[in-house]
Amino acid sequence: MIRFTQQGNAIRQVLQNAGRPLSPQEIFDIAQRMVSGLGIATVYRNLKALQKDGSVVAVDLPGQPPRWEISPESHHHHFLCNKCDKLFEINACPDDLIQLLPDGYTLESHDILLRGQCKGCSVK
Amino acid sequence: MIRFTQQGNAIRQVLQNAGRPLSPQEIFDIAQRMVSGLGIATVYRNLKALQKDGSVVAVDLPGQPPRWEISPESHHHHFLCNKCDKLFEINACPDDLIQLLPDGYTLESHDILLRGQCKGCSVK
DNA sequence: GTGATAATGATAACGCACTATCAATTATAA
DNA sequence: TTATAATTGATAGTGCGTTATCATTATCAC
Repeated sequence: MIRFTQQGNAIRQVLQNAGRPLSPQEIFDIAQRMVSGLGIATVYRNLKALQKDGSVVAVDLPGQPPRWEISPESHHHHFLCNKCDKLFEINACPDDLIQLLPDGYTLESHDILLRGQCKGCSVK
Repeated sequence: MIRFTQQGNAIRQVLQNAGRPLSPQEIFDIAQRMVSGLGIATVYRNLKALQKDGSVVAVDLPGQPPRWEISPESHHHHFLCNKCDKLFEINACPDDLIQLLPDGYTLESHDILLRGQCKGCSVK
């Protein structure tokens, strides 16, 4: 029997409000302001449960531990800011990737990560 | 003073001959056939040294430890086979990625990984 | 060849992200 | 309100890729 808890609610809310994928640590830092005494293990536990029920997904990055986002409605990619290290959603996709493949290869999926400076960091 | 050793030569040769990025374990398995008694630590040591002198680079993949390739001559991407888990070089790039960015974002680099079945595995 | 020392192999140790454990707490049905 | 049991926080433990350690071996200038 699944129960609603302060901690679980906070974690879900943090992800909802962020609008971008967060690391477990980011979630922990923000959710802690809502539920003092929160433990990092609870963040990992809740993420795992939310992943299992399909409401969040892990975003795997090259050379980094995964970040987590609310299950997306449509195919999209991400942008990683080189300055603030935040990850953002990019609602676009170059749909000519199959042309890049040599003969004999079949395409099943693709990962794209754009890097640079986000809006906030470009200004500064 | 840097010395040429059987082990170092084998490791460099394995990477040269592979023509695709290899994991340390892959390098170890192949190089061991050329130099029996080879230790895995020697593979890591040599990779680090070759990286330092610029002759090899690490290829970071989402959710996986890096693989290693001879420093590429030109910009390219990679293809990961879902069946045999080998990584291949793709000598092409969609050069319209900047169009995907929202206003205010600046693009500095990009990572693309295509996934599917390689030539060998598509046939089977 | 010989000596100096760089490189090696075996393996213990490390770092880091994550998970298991368990007593205490909290949510919920009745 | 109470009893049940799911959830939590603290923290020890785990897994895995990688690195440090150190006695031994191999390379190379001489």
